[in-house]
Amino acid sequence: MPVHNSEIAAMFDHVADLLEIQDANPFRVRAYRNAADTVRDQSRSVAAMLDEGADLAELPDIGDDLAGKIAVIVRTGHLALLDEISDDVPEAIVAATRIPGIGPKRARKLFDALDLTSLDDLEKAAEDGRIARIAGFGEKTQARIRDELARGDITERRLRIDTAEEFGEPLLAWIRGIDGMEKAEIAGSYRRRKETVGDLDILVAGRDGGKIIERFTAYDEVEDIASKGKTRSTVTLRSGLQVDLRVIPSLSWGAALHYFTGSKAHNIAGRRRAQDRGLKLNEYGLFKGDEQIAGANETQIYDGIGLPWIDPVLRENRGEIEAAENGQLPDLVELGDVKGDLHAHTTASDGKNTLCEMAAAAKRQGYEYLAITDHSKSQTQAGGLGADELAAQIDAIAELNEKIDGIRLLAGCEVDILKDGGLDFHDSLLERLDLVVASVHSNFALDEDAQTERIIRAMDNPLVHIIGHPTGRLIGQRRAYALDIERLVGAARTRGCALELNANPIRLDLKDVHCRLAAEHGVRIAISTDAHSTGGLDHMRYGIDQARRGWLERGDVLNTLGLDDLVKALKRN
DNA sequence: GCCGTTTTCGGCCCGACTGTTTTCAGTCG
Repeated sequence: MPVHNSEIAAMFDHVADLLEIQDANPFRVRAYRNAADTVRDQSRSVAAMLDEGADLAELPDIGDDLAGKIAVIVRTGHLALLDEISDDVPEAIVAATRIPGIGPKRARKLFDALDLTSLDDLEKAAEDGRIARIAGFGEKTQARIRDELARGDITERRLRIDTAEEFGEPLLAWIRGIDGMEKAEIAGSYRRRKETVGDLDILVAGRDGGKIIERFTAYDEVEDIASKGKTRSTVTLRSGLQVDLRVIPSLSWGAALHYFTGSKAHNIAGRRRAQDRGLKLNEYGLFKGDEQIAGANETQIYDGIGLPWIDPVLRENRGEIEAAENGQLPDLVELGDVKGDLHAHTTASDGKNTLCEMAAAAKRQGYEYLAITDHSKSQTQAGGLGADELAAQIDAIAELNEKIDGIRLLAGCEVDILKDGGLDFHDSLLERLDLVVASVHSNFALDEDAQTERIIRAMDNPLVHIIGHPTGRLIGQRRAYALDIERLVGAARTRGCALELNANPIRLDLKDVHCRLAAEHGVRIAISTDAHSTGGLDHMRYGIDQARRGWLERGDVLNTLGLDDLVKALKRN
C-alpha cells in the first residue's frame, strides 16, 4: 500500500504539534510544518518520486534529514520520532490546543499543573474552578474552556466556498454601508478562491476604526464577540462562521489586502524578498527605514519587491514567485473564455429542467453549445436512460437543433463505467453521440490498482471523450476513491482523452494541483457544471476559479474551443 | 530542521489583542 503525500504531511504536522507542546526549538517546529506543506502541495506522489530515484532534498524546505525520514515513512509506514514523542505527550493536550485562546504552552501548563490526562478531566477542572487558580489563568479563560468543551466540537471546521459566499456576501454588503467606511473586501482564502475556507478575513479601509468596529459587531448575525479593538475584531456568527475584521488607513490598503489575502507561505516569501532588498514589508506598507515607499495598492507592493502583480488564486508559494520573476506567470483562463458546457442533465434522467429549458438557459449564458449528458441505465436511482430512450433523445436533440437559433445542443451521455471498466452502453449506440462523458458512480471501494485500471480501461474506448469527476470526492462528505492520478493522467495523454474539472462546488473534482499536473502533461481539461437544473449552469465560475488555482490557461481547457474546433477535437481517432 | 553571492553557523516574518498582570507572555492570523 503506497504511502500518500497527505499521510506523510499529517505525520510531520503531528510531530510539529507534539514538539511545540514539548517546547522544542520553534524553528524546528516550523521546519516540520513547512515540510508538511511542501509534501502536501506536490502534485506527484513523493513515494513514486523516490521510486524513480529522485532526491527529495531538492524540494523546498526538505533537507537531508527530512528526506531520509520521508524515505523511511514510505518504506515502513512509520516515523520513529513520532512514535517516541507520542508516548511523552498525551493526545488530549494536542486536542486542547484546538480550544481558541489555548496554544501549546498553556495547554501543557494546564495538564501539568492539574495532573490531567484527558479532555474530560479538563472539562471537570473547568467546572469546579481549578483552572482559575493556576497562575496566569483566570475566570475568563476558565469559562471559555468550559464552554468550548461543553459544545463538544473543537475539531476544525471548514466551509465550502459557495457556503462561505452565502454568509460573506450579505455581510460584506452590510459593511459597505457603514458610515466612514471607504473600501471593503473579503481577503484570505476566500479571495484566493480556495475550495473551502476556515473563516472570513474582512478588510476595511477607513479612518475611525473604533466606530467601524462598533457597527460591525452590531451586525444582527453576530452571536459572540471574541475580541474588539480599534483596528481589529473577531466575531462568530450564528452560523458558527468566524469573521475577522481589520480596519486600516487607505494609504495601507494594498499592503493590507496583500497581507491578509495570503497565503501565509506566499507572504513569508514576499517579506523575505523585501528583506533581501533592505526593505520591510508588513500590513501597513513597504518601508525603507521609516519611509513608506508603497502601500496604497497591491501592484505597488509587488513592484517594490521586483515582481509583477500576482493573481490571488496563485498565491500559494507553489512556484508563482519564481514564475513572476521570470516573466512566466500563466495567462489564466477566464469565465469569458468558456464557449459551452459539456456536462448537463435534463428531466429525462435526474435533472429538473427539460431539454428546451436547458437549451434556453445555456443560450442566456452566451454559450455556443451545451452537451446533454443524461445518466445511463445502470443509474436506476437517477432515472438513467435505457438504450431506446437515449436513441429517442438523440433524435429529439437533432429536431430541437433544427428549431432553435444561437445555441447548439450536443447529443451526449454520462455513461457509467462498470466495475470492470466496461461501459453501460454498446459502442453502436455511443457512436451516434457527439460527446461521451464516462464516470464512476459505483464500486468506490476498489483498491487503487483496480480502480485506476478500471478507469483506464474505459478510456481505452476511443468513443469516450471525457472522464467525469475523476476522483469521486464530495467535499466534506466523501473521500476520493483510491486512485493513482499520475497513471490516470499518463493514460489520458496517450489516449487523447480529456479529464473533467467538475465545477459543482461540492465536487471541484479534479482539484487544483491535479489540474496543473494534467495540463503539464498536455491533457485537456473540460470544465463542466454537471448541471441538474438551469441554475446549475451558473456553477461554471467555481470551476473557473479552481482551474485558475491549477494554473490553467485557455488552451488547456477543452470547452474554450468554439463549436467547430470542439467538434474536430472530439474526433479521437 | 532548513538554508546559503554574508555559505557549515547563526539566522529563521511580523504586529494586534487578550488576559493577567503592572510590564508582558501567549495566542492568533
